[in-house]
Amino acid sequence: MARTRRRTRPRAQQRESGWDAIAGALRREIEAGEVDVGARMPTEPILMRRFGASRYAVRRALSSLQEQGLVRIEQGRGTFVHDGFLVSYRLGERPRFTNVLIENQITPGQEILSIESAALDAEIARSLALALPARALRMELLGYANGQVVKHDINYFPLPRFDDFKPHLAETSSVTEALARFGIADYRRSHTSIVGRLPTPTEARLLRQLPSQPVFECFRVDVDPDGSPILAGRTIFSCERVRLVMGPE
Amino acid sequence: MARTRRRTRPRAQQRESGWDAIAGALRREIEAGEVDVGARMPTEPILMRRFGASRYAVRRALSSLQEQGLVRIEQGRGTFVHDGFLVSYRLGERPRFTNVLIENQITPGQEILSIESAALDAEIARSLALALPARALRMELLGYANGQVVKHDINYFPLPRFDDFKPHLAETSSVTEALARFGIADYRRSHTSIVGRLPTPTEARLLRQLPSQPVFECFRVDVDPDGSPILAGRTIFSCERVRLVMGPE
DNA sequence: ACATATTTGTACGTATGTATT
DNA sequence: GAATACATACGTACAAATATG
Repeated sequence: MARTRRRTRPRAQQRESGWDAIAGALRREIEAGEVDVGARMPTEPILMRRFGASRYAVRRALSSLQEQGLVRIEQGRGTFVHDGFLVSYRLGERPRFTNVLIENQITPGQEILSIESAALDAEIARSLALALPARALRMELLGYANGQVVKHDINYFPLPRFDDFKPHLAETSSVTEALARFGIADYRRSHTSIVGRLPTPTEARLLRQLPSQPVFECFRVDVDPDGSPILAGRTIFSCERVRLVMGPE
Repeated sequence: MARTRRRTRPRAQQRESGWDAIAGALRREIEAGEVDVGARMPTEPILMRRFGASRYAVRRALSSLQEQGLVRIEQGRGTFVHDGFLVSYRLGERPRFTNVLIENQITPGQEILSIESAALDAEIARSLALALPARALRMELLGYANGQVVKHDINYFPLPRFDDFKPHLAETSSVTEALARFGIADYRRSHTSIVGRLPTPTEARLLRQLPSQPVFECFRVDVDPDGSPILAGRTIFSCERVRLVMGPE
């Protein structure tokens, strides 16, 4: 006789079983609104007692809920119901972060992480129509909507042309405005390419999002009215909080 | 004295430890090409011996690699190095699946899963400018590139107008061609909205992709030259195999 | 067609580490 | 420092899917 009793039920006769049942029960409770958004879920020991299951099953269930984006697990603090809101970001010939969000009655924001001169890799240099070796002004920033981080940008401005651009960038709260003050009244998006993938740990941290939830990675090139590239960059959007839209509203 | 010896090393003095180290070692081997793409990884017992670790640690490491999209784990068969290729899909005013892929020297394909009359929900009906209750021809299909599934489409054609459209759809291998034979020589994309998320189990199965890797979910509306909606639908793209691009090539 | 071995999945118990309160 | 809460880790046992003879 085995030392411990096993309870792996015969699979038939039961719709859900094991950790799947626990996850399902918790999911239904969350979706029914029985737990407030942002509130703490019961702790693992409590759930073990409630479902009469081992810690393995409880943790597997919670982990599954986190992967589905319903909860956020934090070591030493607890497990919390995940909150989410979705803003629409319009892609087009003239994408302007500020305007794009104002359309949606949403307060935009920006935090500049760094502005510095940097060497370019082949990919970016080609986008900016520069011969290697080349340098550019590299600007890294976070974009906010209603106080929540929604994107992380890295922008490159080709350097002979934008040598004195840094103060303008630092002083204004918008790239568009900085470009206007630099004498570029209009520019348009020349190229965009979008891949979907899971975030790196750094990106998940910067965007304050679950590592199991995807991001949009957008490579883009903007050109001035003459068609000269003035800006190449990469944007990471949080898929938890951003939807991309195209076409007339 | 404890019954078994514990080996949780003192954290300092060690760059990687535990399952993280195992995952790292395996990842480096895969990325260095020491394991062929599509080939089987060593089994769990072998890895346990090799790393001197428990099954827990080995399984945690493999699971982490699967989440990163590097391997695919199949019960009863083994763990395999995941293969991936990326096709570019051009979004624009006139997206044509077949042409879009041919540009890239890729062989397109299509498999129709179903064509039938169906009732519409409010969202789709609004897109098609129909008053509820409304019906439409519902077409479900898979899109292939070089023999691999890359998208899953559900299209709705408004019904009074497209009453006799079904045979055309069934006979041709392209929606564009079917529309042409029905007398619609040209149409354009009116609206597209894209969200990124993890696939449902059904979607993961249809697209033959990892459940931990994201998909693009695109809602779109096509209109004829007069501006009347002729097609509303939803496309699920596999982010593992599709990149969306906009702008001139 | 069937039995057997292999391989991954689920499950429980226990012990200890680490972060937060 | 103590208590709480999640993370990692080992050992064991059986289930389910697949491959093999």
